[in-house]
Amino acid sequence: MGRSPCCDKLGLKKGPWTQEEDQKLLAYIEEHGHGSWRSLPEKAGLHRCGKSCRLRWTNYLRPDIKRGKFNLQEEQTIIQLHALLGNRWSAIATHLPKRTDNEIKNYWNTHLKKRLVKMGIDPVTHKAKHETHLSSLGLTKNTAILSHMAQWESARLEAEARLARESKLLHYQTKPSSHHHGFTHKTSLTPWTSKTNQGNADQQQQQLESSTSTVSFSEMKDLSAKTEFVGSSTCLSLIKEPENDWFNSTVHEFEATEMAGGVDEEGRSFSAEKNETVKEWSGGGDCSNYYEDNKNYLDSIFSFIDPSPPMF
DNA sequence: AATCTCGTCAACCGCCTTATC
DNA sequence: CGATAAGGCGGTTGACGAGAT
Repeated sequence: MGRSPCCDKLGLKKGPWTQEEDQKLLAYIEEHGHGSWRSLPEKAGLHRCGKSCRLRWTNYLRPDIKRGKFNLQEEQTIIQLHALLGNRWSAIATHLPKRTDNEIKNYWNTHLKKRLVKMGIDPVTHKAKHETHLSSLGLTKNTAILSHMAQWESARLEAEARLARESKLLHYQTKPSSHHHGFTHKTSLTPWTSKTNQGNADQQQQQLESSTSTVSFSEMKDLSAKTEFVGSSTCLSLIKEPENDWFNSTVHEFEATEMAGGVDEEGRSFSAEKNETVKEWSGGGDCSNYYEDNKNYLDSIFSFIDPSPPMF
C-alpha cells in the first residue's frame, strides 16, 4: 500500500543515465538477472533507486527493444488499438513487439494525437468532431460497434491475464538467473490485472502469444474483407484449444449471455473492470453472428482512421 | 549571433494492485 | 485480515536540440 519509499532516500542519483551506469546495470542483469529491483542498485554498484533501474532497463536497455521511427503498420496498429483500448499503453504495447509502452505513449502524444486532431477526429473518443456529417455516413453506428469491439478486446486481455496467472502458478520460477539473462518479458497480458508478469519463461510467452495475441489488426482487417469476421479472432482460436478449459468456460459465458450492456446511449462502451469483465457481458448471444452482421464495419473504421497520405 | 519557440522523449512522480508477512 | 513492500502503470515534467525570428 502506498508508494514505494525507495526514491525518497537521500543521495540517490536522478536524471539521465550515463554510459557507465548503463554498463553497470547491463552487466549486472546479464550475470544475475534483475531479481529484486529494490536490492539491485546496491548490488550493481549504482546510486539509483530500484524503480529508476527498472525503468531504464525496461524502456531502454532491454535487448529486444526496437528503437527508431515507427512504420506505417505500427502507426495504424497504435491508432486502432487506442480506439479499442484507450490509454492502456502497456496493453497496446503487447501488440507491438519490441516497442515499449513508454515509447508508444510518447509517440501517441507527440505525433498520432495531433494527426487525429488535424483530421477532425477526437483523439480520446475517436469520434469525428462533426457528428452530423458523419452520421449520414453511418459512422455513428460504427462507433457503437467499435465500443463492442473494445469490450471484446478488454475481455480477451482479461482472459489472457488469467491464463498467465494460472500458468505462472504452475510454472513460475522465482529464481531470476533461470531466465535468459534475467530478461523481463512483457507478455501479452492486460496491464490492469496482471501487473506482475516478470519471469515468464520463453515457452510460456510463446504459448501465450501464439494462442491469443498473434492476430494483428491489419490481419483482422483482411479477415473482415475476406471472411466472416467473428469478433476477436484470437478468442476463437482459444476456444479450439482443449487445454484452456477455464477459458472455454469463460467464452461460453460470453456466448450464453445477452449483449445488452455493451454500449451506452452515447455509444460509449462500459468499462471492462477487472474481474467484472465477463459478468458485464450481458448481450446478444453468439458473437460471431454479431460481427458477421457487421463485417463491413471494420473496413469502414479502418479506412476511417487510416492515416492516408493526403491527410497529413 | 543571440534569443525564442516548439517538438521530442527519457525519466520521474504518484497512484494502484499484488504479494507477502 | 490488516499493514507493508514491491512492482507496474499512466500522466507529467524538463532537458535538449532544431528551426524560426
